[in-house]
Amino acid sequence: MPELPEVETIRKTLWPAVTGRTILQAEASANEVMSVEDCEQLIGKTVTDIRRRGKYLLFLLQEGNRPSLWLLVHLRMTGRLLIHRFEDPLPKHTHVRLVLQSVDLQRTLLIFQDTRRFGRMWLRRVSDSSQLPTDMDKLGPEPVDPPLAKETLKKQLKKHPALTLKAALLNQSVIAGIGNIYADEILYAAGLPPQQRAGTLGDNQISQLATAIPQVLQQAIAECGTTLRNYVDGWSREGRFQNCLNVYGRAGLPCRHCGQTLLKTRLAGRTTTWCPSCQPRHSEARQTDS
DNA sequence: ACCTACCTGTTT
DNA sequence: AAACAGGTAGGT
Repeated sequence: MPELPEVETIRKTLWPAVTGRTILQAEASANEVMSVEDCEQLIGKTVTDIRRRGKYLLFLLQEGNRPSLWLLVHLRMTGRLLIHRFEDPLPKHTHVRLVLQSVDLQRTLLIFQDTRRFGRMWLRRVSDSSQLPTDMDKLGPEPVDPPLAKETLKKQLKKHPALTLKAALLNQSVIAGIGNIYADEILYAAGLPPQQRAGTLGDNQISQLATAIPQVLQQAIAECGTTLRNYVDGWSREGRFQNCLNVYGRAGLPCRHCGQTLLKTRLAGRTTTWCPSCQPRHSEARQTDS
């Protein structure tokens, strides 16, 4: 489900509701999404910050007056982190329930809900709170903040010249945070065909891609993400970027720019949609305008 | 560099 | 009944 814009939206919406609060109670159903052992360790800790790296959320937890643990969360396809009223019944597929208490003694729940149970939560000890856990080391550069530099992209693509552009964008070690929706939208915005090999890009094409990546992701963040079926933010609100999609989910429909029928294929194991005329196979030419 | 598995729910 | 879904770990 959630890619970088959705995870970032969740981070921003949870921040004011969660930071500064202490975990009074913590329960994990079975050992699936989170080990019961890890879950018990959360009790008594105070959340002091929420960060994001790629599609991971990182909760910085303080014990006494110094940072002690990172709570790492990956939502995978259908995971949700939701603020929930203490007294309300829990939604189906709630796997972790945290009772948060603020200085005013008001209690709120932060719950992890996930129909498909692919998502995970786990702990890492904090060595230095300015340093993210080593789990994050293999992720590629952050594309939005700061905006991906052309030279960085060039260097990253050079590591995997044989990958199709679609596969390269989906590879979290090339760039962190892009998934199936935004890979297709980015390639459309860059005017590049998804089946082109990363090693065959000319300098202009790398520039187009380097521009499109932060541009598309930033706009999606501004629209609070894409809600197709499952995604909602920390307050259960839907995103709006589904109204801005140019290609994802639109195979068989006319391209919004040129009217050509959008095509669908399978690349890197994922459904891929593109416009054969705005994303031409061989040409160096950028799509000119409307 | 690809495939399959992991799950449940929805759509064809 | 079968295909498909926003992701990725782990196998080959």
